[in-house]
Amino acid sequence: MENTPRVTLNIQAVAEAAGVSKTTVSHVLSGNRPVSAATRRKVERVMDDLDYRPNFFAQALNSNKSQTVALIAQDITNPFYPALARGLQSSVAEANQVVMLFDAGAGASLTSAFVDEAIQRRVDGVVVAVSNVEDELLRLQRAGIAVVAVGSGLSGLPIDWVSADDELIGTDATRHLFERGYRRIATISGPPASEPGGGRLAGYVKAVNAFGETPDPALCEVADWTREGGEAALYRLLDQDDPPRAVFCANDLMAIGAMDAALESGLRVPQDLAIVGVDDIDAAGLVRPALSTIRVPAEEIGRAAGELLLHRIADGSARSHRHVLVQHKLIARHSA
Amino acid sequence: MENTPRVTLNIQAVAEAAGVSKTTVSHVLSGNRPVSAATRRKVERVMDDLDYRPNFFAQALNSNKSQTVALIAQDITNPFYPALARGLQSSVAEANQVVMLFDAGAGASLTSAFVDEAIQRRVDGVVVAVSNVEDELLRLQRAGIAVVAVGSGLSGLPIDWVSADDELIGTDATRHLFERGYRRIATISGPPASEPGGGRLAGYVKAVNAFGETPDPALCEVADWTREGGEAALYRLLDQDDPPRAVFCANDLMAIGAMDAALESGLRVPQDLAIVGVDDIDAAGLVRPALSTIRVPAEEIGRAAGELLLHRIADGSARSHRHVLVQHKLIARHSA
DNA sequence: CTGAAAGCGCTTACAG
DNA sequence: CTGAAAGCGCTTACAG
Repeated sequence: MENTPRVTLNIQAVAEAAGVSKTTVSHVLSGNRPVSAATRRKVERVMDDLDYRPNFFAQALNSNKSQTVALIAQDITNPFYPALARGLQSSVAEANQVVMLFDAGAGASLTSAFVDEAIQRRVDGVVVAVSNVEDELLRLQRAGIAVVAVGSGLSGLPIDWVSADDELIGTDATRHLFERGYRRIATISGPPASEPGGGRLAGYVKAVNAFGETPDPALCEVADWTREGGEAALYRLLDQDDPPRAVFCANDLMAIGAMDAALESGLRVPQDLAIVGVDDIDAAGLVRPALSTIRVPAEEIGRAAGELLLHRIADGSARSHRHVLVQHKLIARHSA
Repeated sequence: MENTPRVTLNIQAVAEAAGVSKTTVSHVLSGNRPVSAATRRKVERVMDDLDYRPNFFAQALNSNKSQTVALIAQDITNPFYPALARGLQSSVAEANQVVMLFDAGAGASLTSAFVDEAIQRRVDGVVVAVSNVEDELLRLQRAGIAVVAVGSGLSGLPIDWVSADDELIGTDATRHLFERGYRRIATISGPPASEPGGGRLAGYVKAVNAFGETPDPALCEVADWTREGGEAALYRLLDQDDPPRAVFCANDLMAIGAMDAALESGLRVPQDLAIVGVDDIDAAGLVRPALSTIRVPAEEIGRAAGELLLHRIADGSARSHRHVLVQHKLIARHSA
């Protein structure tokens, strides 16, 4: 009986066609040991002819490396995250890593399932861009997976992380309003005790103090990061006896909502009410008046996260944990 | 000499701890053959205690399935694609598939490298949301990978695809302007011979004819999908002896650019110039006046692509190729 | 410079 | 209902 003809194109088939051993084919592939020029040429020729590609799973099984990093994103439809994804892809690509996307769909509830999936699939690393999931970060770490967190408020953890300086963002935005001559500056921040909201609020308070005023609780409103929330919050602020003349909103969507409320109330922006946001989403430059805001460099954050991840993948046992602080930038347009 | 203690937690370790064979552990895992209740319980207990998870690469090597689908996206920072990604994730998740993201970064030049990577990694399927890459679609197919294309103009190919009805979009948008009483309706379309621009332009021409007018080449401008391009195109249109009173723009960004130019020229929108766009990006509802536009349901496109892909993965050899046409929807705001 | 063989961690005919 | 063994397609000590 003859052997049944081989159907899959594997390293054995290449070896036979080239008249060498599997070992040699493997070494031509990997470059892990010298191969004579003649043999190498012959093998490469055969590989080309057959259009052979090594089986990725077999390689992964041997090396225990998936050459894949996961990105767990809070909400991929929020423009911040696609930009982060692009930066991440661009920085890990050179190490031959590919990005697996997990979109938590605006909720953090899926994060735990995604972490399971990432562990199960033995990804080399994970970038977690979801807030308040410290447990999951540690769980990934215990599973032996490189982890980088994105966001504020992680300084206590033994984890590499990337963030903008949220407190300084709050201070810079508020200071900008003071410097333009505005007083009675209000703020609309994110839900309490959540990042990056907490830091931005703290920065606002710091700036108010720095300009010799006393922070007034009546000027500190809270909303939920949405346009509608910002709109409602501004109406509450305007409803006071001595309404504010300027407002620092902790993100652009709330700032745009505040602008809606201001214009709707017959106020001119910025003459009657100045507004500053944070993020510099596309819409910031599209609304009228164009929104002054603080740009958080999402793509750069993604790139930095990728670089930290590659380091950690290369040396998982490094004792010290790094923190990259990216630079934000005031974009002064017409709303303040 | 004793065996050195096993370090990795594999199926053998579980088998030993449970006092059964690897075969049985494997079958408890897969459910591929009956296992007595007692044995099953014992094995499951051990798996829990050890926190055992089967090695994904070994499983993939056996099954030749990566349980991974790739999304090759033209430009992940364009809000259309994140929404598509979300829809794709949601529909393939139930089949235990995960999404690998390839962002072409606004250029199609990377597509070929991404296709190589997808083939190399033996993904189960690929959604290609990049235009004018027919060769790559066929290359994936030849590699035995399930493929779904997103976009117009693919009706000739033996490929499953999802699209909006771009011609009808052009017709509906233009008809809306006619029905509101506007005449001398211009259009700003995308680069010639590119999809989805071609279809939308054809739809415009059809509507103009349907209302008994003769399409006027002087009213057909071309731009490059950007805000700046739309702005410049509208200035060219306004520069004529008998300028248009309304304009259909083939996407929202160009429409917003046109709005810039109109307002800058002292025209009132929509009284002096009515504008309709396509896409319904976030900014459409944020500009003032709010932009009337045609919503293309990106998330639904992603979901449909995922479903086609799952079908094709399950039955790669199905002879017939499917086409899903998603419904667009006119969103009448204030610009027309 | 090259090869035979063991091993990575699973699955699955085959046998009982 | 259960197990021993071959096999998936690679890599890599070991040997020459």
